[in-house]
Amino acid sequence: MPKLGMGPVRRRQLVDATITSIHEFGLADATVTRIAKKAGVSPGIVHHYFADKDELLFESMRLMLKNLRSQAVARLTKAHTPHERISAIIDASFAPEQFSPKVTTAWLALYASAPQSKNLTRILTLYHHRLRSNLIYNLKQISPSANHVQLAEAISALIDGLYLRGALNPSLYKTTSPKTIVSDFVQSALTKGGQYV
Amino acid sequence: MPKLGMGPVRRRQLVDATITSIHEFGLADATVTRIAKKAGVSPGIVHHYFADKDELLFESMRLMLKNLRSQAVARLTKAHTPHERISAIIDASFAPEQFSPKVTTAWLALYASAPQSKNLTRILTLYHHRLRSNLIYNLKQISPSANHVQLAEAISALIDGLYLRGALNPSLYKTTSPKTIVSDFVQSALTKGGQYV
Amino acid sequence: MPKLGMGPVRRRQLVDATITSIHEFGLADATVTRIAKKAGVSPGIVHHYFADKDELLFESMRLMLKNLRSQAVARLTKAHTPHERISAIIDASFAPEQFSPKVTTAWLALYASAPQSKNLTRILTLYHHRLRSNLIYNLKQISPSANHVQLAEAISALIDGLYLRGALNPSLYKTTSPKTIVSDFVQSALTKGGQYV
Amino acid sequence: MPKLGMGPVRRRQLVDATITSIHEFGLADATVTRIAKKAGVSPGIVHHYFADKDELLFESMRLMLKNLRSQAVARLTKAHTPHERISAIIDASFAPEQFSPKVTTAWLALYASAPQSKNLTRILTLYHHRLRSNLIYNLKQISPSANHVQLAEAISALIDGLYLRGALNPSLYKTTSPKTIVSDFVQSALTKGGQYV
DNA sequence: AATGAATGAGCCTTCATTCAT
DNA sequence: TATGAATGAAGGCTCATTCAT
Repeated sequence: MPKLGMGPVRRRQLVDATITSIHEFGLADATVTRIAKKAGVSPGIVHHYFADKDELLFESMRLMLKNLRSQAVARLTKAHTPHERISAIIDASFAPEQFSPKVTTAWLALYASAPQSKNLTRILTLYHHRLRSNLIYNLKQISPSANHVQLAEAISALIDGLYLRGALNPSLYKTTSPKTIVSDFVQSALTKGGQYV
Repeated sequence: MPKLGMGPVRRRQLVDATITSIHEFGLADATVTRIAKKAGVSPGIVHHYFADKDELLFESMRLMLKNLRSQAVARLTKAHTPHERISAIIDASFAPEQFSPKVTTAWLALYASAPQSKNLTRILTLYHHRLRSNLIYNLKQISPSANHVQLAEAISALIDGLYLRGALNPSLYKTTSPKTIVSDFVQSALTKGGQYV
Repeated sequence: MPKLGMGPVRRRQLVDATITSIHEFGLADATVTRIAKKAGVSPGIVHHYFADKDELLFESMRLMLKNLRSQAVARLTKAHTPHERISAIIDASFAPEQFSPKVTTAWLALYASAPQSKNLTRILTLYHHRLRSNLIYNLKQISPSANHVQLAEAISALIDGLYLRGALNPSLYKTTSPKTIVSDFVQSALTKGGQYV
Repeated sequence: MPKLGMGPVRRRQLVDATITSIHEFGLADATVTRIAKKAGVSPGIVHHYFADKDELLFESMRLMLKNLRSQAVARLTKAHTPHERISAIIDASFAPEQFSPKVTTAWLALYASAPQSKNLTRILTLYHHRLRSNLIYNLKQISPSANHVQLAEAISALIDGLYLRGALNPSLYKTTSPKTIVSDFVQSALTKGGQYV
């Protein structure tokens, strides 16, 4: 009998190595050989667990989105009011495991290559849809009269923009908390006099 | 006798072809040969006008940022109040020539590869600094007590986030105007009760 | 306790799977993994029964030649005249088990790779020698004056040529019987007036 | 201006190197790098002139068939009787430039891989058709009552078989002329008493 | 005996870059 | 200035073979 059940272990190792390699070398130089070396395996084994490099990249993006979602779900179970739930969603995006240079760089690189990949576009769109629904649902309960669609889009774009800029300049949000930026924005928007109320 | 002054013309042709190619094929498949063909020249000539491919990519990003800046400058000369100047800056980012699928895709692709390029990081950082100064300067005049740094960062991130999402989904902002999203955000922030006031 | 006598069974399974795989995928794509899968075993076990892939291919060719010979021997025991014995040899080559697309394709592929393999060349040459001796021996008894060497070579080449063409076009000999082609050729050659008489 | 008109020259060089390499190393080991080295060029240039390796192999087969046809055409223009034309066709196949170890080995290797290649199957079938038509046309004039279809097939198969065996054993036809083998067969077949008359 | 995970060499192909013309 | 032929270094991927279990 050979070593059994190596599949999930190896797949996870390789996906981790992929994210790290993209951060370290950039997407263009994150070669299969380089990724394999970082995972401590031979280049050949990669294609034992992934059909091709595209699948490996896709799974890496998928893991990042899944982690993001896990963070959100964990926080949402502890939230009891619409306001808390909005905060939970925002906080999840800036949890230290997600909003780290390693992850934001890889996230941005894969995001940027999505227009050329049906699969990447698909899961990103799916993630966007879920986030949007979630936001809209809670926003409605806070302020029935607001333009929920526009506000949800604004929150989402703001989060993405902070990721984008964080990827370029890892020290940018050492002083200013990105979480605060989003929270304050939501607060402003929903305050009397705010355009979204 | 050689054609005179072909330099600037050719360089511009090639930079345009680069942006178009990145949009059309993606950064990874925007090869020198492909770009040259789109520009209607031979692959060899590219290295006559650009030291290497990196320089060509760098110049492409630089042109996009320069165009963005030109748009802003043109609008700023017609603006007379701080509010108008803030609007001018925002409007510039969403001028049709800039906020088109062709440009946003290329912009995002190059942005995402910036962490691996000192030059790209440098001009992007420079652009960020300018935008930030400009925003802060005008915000101060509108509301002396606001957290100008944070607000400027929020506006910038929101704009970048809208670019990012526009690149993935070109039809996203057919209904909701991205310009309105940013304007409304600024309005909320500066309205009494907003966190930024 | 280990299963006893699995050796010959497994070897035969693998050789059969090899022939089928060559027919189905071509020699170049008849990989060890593919062959193993067709035999219903794991890739690793192949090297338990065969030193390397070359040996597996060699044994496959050897089996085909052995089957050809078995067919001939079976028919020769029932033949009583030189003419019958010549016919027996020819008929053996076109027995349905041999002259099937599966076998002719594999036979041709291995034949074509023989120039690069000492072992393949050796058994093919051995087979040729035996066939030739057998033909010459019987031809001598039919017509002492004929050019037996040339005639034997002609018959052999004609049979091989029919295999070759049958491999390319499996439906070629649906109407014209290849056996008849050879028989008629022999008849012509040995008839008064024929160049071989 | 670059070196112009290198296309045809390089293509021919590479096709020649392919045939030689197949003879020397076998089809499986006739790698692009090996072929390029034999042609005295870099591996990269191969794909400048051929879409992929398959096209290179295809063109190699095509050249061999074209040469075969050229030989036949040249001889046919000097032939004046049906008998002479049949001889011309046969002689063409055994012209020293064609019936050399180098060519027969490559011819056999590519022939054997034809079942996996639509293109190879197509040109081989086309060649077969032409040869067959040509033979049948002339056989009809010699002997109106013969079974022309079967005889043409027999002649074709005999020629192919001699190529096949010549590829395995280059010294086989040093003593016995393959041309004589075919000629004598035709003679026998068309002589009174022969089965084909 | 048997598995399938793992290796590493090598293949086809692509591509930035150079160079002769 | 301009061409496109040519180079050579990778890159993704495949595969015979080995090995721990």
